[in-house]
Amino acid sequence: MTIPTKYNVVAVEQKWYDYWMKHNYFHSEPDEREAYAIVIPPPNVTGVLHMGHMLNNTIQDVLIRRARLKGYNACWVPGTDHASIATEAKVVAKLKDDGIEKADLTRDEFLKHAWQWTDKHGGIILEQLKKLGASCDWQRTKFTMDADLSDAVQKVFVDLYEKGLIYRGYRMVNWDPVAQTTLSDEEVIFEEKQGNLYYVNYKIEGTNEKLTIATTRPETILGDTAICINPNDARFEHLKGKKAIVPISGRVIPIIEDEYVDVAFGTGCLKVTPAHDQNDKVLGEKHHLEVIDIFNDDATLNSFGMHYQGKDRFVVRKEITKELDQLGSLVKVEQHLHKVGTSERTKAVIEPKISAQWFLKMEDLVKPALKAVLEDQEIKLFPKHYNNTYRHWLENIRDWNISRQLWWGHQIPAYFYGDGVNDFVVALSKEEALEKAQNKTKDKSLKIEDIKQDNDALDTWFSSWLWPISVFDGIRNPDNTEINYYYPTNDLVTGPDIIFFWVARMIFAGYEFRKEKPFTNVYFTGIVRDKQRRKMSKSLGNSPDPIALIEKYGADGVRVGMLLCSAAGNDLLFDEELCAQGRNFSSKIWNAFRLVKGWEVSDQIAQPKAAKMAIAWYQSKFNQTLIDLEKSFDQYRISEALMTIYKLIWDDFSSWFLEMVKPAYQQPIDKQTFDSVIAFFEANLKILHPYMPFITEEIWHFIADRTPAEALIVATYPKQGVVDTQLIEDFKTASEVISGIRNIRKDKNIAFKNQIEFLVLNNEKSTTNFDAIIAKMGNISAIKYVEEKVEGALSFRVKSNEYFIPMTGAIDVAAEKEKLEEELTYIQGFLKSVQKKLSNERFVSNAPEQVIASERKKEADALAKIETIKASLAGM
RNA sequence: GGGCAAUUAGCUCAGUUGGUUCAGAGCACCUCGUUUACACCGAGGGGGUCGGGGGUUCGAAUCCCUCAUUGCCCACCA
Repeated sequence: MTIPTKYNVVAVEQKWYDYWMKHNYFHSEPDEREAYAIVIPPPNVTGVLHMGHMLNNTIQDVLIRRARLKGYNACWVPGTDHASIATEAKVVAKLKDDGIEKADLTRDEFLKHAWQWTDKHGGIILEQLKKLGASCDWQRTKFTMDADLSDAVQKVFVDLYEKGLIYRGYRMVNWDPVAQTTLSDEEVIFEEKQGNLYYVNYKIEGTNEKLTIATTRPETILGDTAICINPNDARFEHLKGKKAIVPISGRVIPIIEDEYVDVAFGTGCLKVTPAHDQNDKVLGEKHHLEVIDIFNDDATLNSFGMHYQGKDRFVVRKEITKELDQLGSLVKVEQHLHKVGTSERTKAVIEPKISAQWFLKMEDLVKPALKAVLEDQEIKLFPKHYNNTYRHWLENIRDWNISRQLWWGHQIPAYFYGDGVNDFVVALSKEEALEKAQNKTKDKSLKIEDIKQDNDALDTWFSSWLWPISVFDGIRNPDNTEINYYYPTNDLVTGPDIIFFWVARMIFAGYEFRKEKPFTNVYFTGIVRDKQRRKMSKSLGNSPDPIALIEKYGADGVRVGMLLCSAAGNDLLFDEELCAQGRNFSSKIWNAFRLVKGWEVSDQIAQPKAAKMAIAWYQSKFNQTLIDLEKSFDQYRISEALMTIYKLIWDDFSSWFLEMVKPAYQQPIDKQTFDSVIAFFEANLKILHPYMPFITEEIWHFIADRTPAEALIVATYPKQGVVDTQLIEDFKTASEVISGIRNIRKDKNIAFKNQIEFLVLNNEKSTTNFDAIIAKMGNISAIKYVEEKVEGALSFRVKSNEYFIPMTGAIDVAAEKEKLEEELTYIQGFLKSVQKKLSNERFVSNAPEQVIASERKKEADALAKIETIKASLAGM
C-alpha cells in the first residue's frame, strides 16, 4: 500500500464518514453495556451552522467518541427545534415577499406554508454537522413537532392543568407588536437606549393651577387614569383629593396618593396608565382605577387615541409632543438614558399589555431543581459559578407565560365553549373535550361544533424542556426500555445564554415527570467571538463560514482550532490561525506515520540499547499522559486535554521518541522496536481520535488491514499502565545533556554529521542507562567517564555533572571563563537566597519538614555545582 | 441599582490546599539550519514588579481589605 506524501483532507474525511455511516457505528441500542447518552441542544430547524454550533458540537462529539472508545454504549441523539416565533417570523416574511398576508390565511393554510418552508430548509444544519464529523445516532433524529413529541407536549399540558399548575390569567404580559404575540420574561432583552423625559403640565380641576409630571412615554397620556403623588410630599399637600385634567383628551382623573412614588425622581409626580405599565397596573388595582388600553395589537393607537387612531406609537410620541407644546402643556424635554425591553427574536420594543394568557406555576417545580443542583449536587454545572446565576433565577422566578399568539407550534389543548372566555376544558382531543364540557355543564346537548380549540400555540421551550425525556418516548410510555436505559443522560453541552430558557426548565421537567434528573453534568461553553472580542454575528459579517473552513483546513483541523482557543468556561476568541495550527498538526502526524511506514523491518538484528530505553521511557510517559487526561476530563477541561495530547505526540513522540529509535540511513529497524513503535502509534491514535477522528481513522487503516469490527471508532481505549517516575526523571536529565551538546554544536558551528568525542565527570552518579541515547542524539563516537576535568575541551554542566567536548585548538579560553563566571554568579545568588531562608529560625520551626528538606537539597546541589565551576575556573 | 466573573509574556490562557516541579503552556517573535518524515519543519533563544495600593504570614500570583478596568447576569424608578 503506498502512502501519499500529502494528506488529502477532503477526500479522506468524506470517505471515513461514509464508512462509519455504512457500518452503523453511530447507532445505539440498549444492551448490557453501561449507557452514555447526550441529547443535542436542538438547533432551529431552518437554521444554518454557525461557529457556536461548531464549538458546541465538537465538544459533544469529543465526549461521545471518547465514551465509545472507553466501552460505553454511547448514544448521541440529534434533532431540531421548531423555534416557534423565529420560524413563524421567517415564514410570514417570506409570504409577504410573495404578496401574501398572514392575516388573509386560515390557520391550516398558513401551517401548510410553514411545513413547506420547514421541509425545504429543515435539516440543512444536520447535514452540516456531518461534515464536522459529528457521530450522532442519525436514526434517532427527532424534531420537536414530530407527532410523538407533540403528543408528549399535549399530555404534559393536560397533566399539569389537572394538577392545578397551569392556569389562565388576565395579566400584564410582554407584547411583541411585530410578531403579535406575548413573550415570556426571558424572551425580553433590556437594551439601554437614549430616550427623553418629557415634562407635561396637567391642569388641576377647578383651579388655574398646573401640575407637572415627567414621563418617557407621552403617547400613553391618552390612557392615563390617575395622577399619583407621595402622601409625605409637602409640595403637593394641597392637591390631595383634587382631580386633574388630562391634556388633549380633557378627561378628569383623580389625584391619588401612594408611597411608591419617588419624591426625588422627575417632578415627584407620576401619571398612572394601568393598561401600559406593570407598576401602574399594580397602583391601578390598589386604587381601583379604570383601565384604558389605547393600543391595537400592532401598537398603533385605537379609538382611545382620538385623532391619533391608526398611527404607530412612535409616530404618535413625536406628534403628541408637538401638540402638547402647541397647547402650552409641554414644559421641557430632557435626555434620559433608560432600559427598554425588546423582543429577543424580532427586536421590536415590547409593549406591556394586559391580556388573558396561560401560565405555569413555578413555585413547586423549582424546589427539587434547586435542591438537585445546590444541595445534593446530583447535577453539576461547569463552570461551577453558574450555580449562583441558577440559584438567583430560581429563587426569584415568576410564573411562566406559556401561551403564544402564534400558529407555528403546539396548539394549546384547551377548548372553549359557552361564553368562549371563562368556559373551557383542557383535553387531549376535541372528542374528549366535548365529553368533559358536557360533564362540566351537565348539558348533554352541547355539540362538537359548539367547542373551539384555543387558537394559541405553546412557547417553544414548553416542548424543548421535555427533550431529554421525549426523545426516548418517556412521556407517552414512561416505562419503555429506552427511557429506562438512557435516562438520565450523562452530559449536556450548551451555551450559558439558555440556562434559564432551557437548562433549568429541563431540570424542572425531569423531576416533575420522571422524578429524576435529566442529566448529570452540564458543561457551558463560551461564546465565540472574533479577535476584537466582538460577538460573531451575521450583521457584523465577522463570522467565517464553517463549511468553507472545513474545506480549507479539514474538519480535524477546525475541530482542533476551535478547541485550542476555548479554555474552560471562557468566551473564545476565534482565530483562523488556530485552524491552521490544527491542520499543521494533521500534517505532523501524517509525516510521522510516513517515516515509520518507510522503515524496512528486519528480524535478523538485535534491539539496540537506545531503542530499548526509549521504549521504556515512552511507555511511562504515555501512561502518565493517560492519568493527566483523566484529570482534565473529570473537570471538563477539554482544551487542556487536547493540548496534553498535542504535546505528547508532537514533542515526546515525534521529536524525541522517533528520533531515538530511528534506524541509521538506509538501515533496517529491528522487529521488536518496530512493533513497539506501531503499538505506540496506535495508542496515540486512540487517545487522539475523539478530537481528530478522520486522520486517526485513516492512519489506523494504513497501519494494518482491518475489518469493519476493528475500526478505530470502536477500538478499545488504552489501559492505564505503570508510570516509572524515576525513569521519566532520568530521561529528563539525559535530554538536558543532549540539549547541552546541541548548544555547543550550534555555538561552535559543528555540523551534526560530524561525530564528536564526549567525556563525563559524573559527580552526581547519574545513571548510564541513557548513554546510548545521548550518544545517538548527539552523534557522539563514545561516552567516556573521567575522574577529573578535561583540559582543552568545551564544557557544560547539568546539575553538578560536568560534560566535555574536546576541541583541538579552537577553544576561546577567555570566553569560556566568562561563561563560567556568569554561571557562578547566578548560582551563588541562588545559594544565598536559599541559605537566607534556612537561617531564618522561624522558617525552620514553622515550615513543614518536606519544604525544609527540599530547601536543604537545593542548598547541597548549589554547593556541589559551585565546587564544579570553581574547579574548572581554577584550571584556566 | 444588585450580583457573578475576570485582570499573569506581544496574543490566548494554565497555575488545585499559601512552601517542592512557581512564575508556566501554546501561538507569535528572534537566531541558526535544507542531516536520509515533515519549512504545515528542526535545533536553540529572548520576553512577565502576576491590574494599582494596603494588610495577614517565617513565606503571597495564591488568603483578607480597598481602588481601578473589562465582561456577563439580574432588577418595575416614571
